[in-house]
Amino acid sequence: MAIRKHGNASFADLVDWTGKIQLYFKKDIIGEENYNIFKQIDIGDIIGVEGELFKTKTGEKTIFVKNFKFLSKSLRPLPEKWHGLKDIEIRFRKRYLDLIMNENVREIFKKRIEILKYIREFLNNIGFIEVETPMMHPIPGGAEAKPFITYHNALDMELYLRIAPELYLKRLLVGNFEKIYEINRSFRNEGISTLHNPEFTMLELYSAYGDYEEMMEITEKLICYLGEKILDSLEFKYQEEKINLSRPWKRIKWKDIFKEYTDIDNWKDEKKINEKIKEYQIEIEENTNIFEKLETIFKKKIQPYLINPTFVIGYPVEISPLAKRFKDDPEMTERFELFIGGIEIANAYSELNDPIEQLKRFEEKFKEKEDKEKRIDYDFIEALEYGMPPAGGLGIGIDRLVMLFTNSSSIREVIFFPLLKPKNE
RNA sequence: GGGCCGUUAGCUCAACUGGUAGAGCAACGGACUCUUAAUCCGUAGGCCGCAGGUUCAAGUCCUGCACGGCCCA
Repeated sequence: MAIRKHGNASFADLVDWTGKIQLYFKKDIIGEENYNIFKQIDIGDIIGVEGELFKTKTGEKTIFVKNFKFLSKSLRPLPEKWHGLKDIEIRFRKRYLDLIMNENVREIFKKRIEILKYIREFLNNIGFIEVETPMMHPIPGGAEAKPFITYHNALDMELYLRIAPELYLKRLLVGNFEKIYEINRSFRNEGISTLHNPEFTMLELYSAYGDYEEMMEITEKLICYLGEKILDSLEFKYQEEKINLSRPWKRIKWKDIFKEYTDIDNWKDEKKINEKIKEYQIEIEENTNIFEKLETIFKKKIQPYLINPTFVIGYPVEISPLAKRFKDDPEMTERFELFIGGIEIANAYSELNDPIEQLKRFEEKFKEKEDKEKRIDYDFIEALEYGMPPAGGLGIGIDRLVMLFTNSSSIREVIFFPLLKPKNE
């Protein structure tokens, strides 16, 4: 990665996955012919060397090269050694250069790989098994999002890239797979931002005979486990904020959080909500319903302040179509979302396993859609009719978790090849 | 979709109120047997993102487009 020639003896830095070591080439030792070949080496060429280890007079560990071999030639010059590669667009388009030039970028991706390894280790150790379910769905379900549409020629049918694996994982619960998880891509055909890439990696986990309380415990323990393994600490900095993962984490009811951070005492008080939206100068579209309004207020005025881990518990049933109601508060569901560093990290609930209510909820959700019949996953309802055990389910956004643990401000920094529009040249 | 900003040599960046496009590193040639951003001498390298416009004259001003970044929706 660097060559320092001195006439008849030279130094060079050799880099591989494990790190960097200095090489020392001496004309006396390798011979004139080989030394002339050495002089042809460019930064970026891949070579193999043989020799003895010694220390230079400045104390640097160095290989005294006896033999070397060209393995690959680099035809294009690498970006400059000192300033490196900074241009964000080139970094993402030609990630291989970014990975060669920028050690901190390599470190981010090594951490991502470690995080995935430790998540699997943690879950396997507490009895969960990893499963795979379809990524091509005849009906997009399990979340609220626009899907990517594709087409199967032989079957002559439209298929959708999955927006969530949820409905298939629950079918596995019906099939007596009791503790399962899937870590893989989902796809949402929506805007791109520092928190959204069209394809992203999610952990979804289901535990038969569990509930959302168990999910909270697993979430806490899992993320603390990652903190200890990855950062060797439960405290770290994300951007300008100090985050402390020490348990127990703050828990607050969804309906109470509006009291705490705004002065909306009653979340059903739409008049008050409208006043607040005006006061905060939030722009909303005309047909916005009360839940979307509350969501907007939450995103602007509450979420940014949820720095230390915070479970927000108990969401209205209208915006939680797959979650079970509280027995003593049937307007609300046994659901939580987790926020860390102002970012939504997890979403979980006690799974609704009553096929009759599930069908009603689907019908309610799609009642105004013309293609209602096509949107409802009757096959899933049928599966529930065979009996799904009560269960807790949890989804964690892996990319966002990696952002936190690597102090990355954009999701593109933690995805090898984030989606960019091709440049027409 | 809207606002602001960016795009100049392979890379990192300059170029003032419009007046012949520059440096460092990389490349190429030369000197140098313990350097580490090696050093020294020399050479070459440009569709100034793209397309129009204003002007005697445009990297610079104006309009449109492309891609990217940040913020907003």
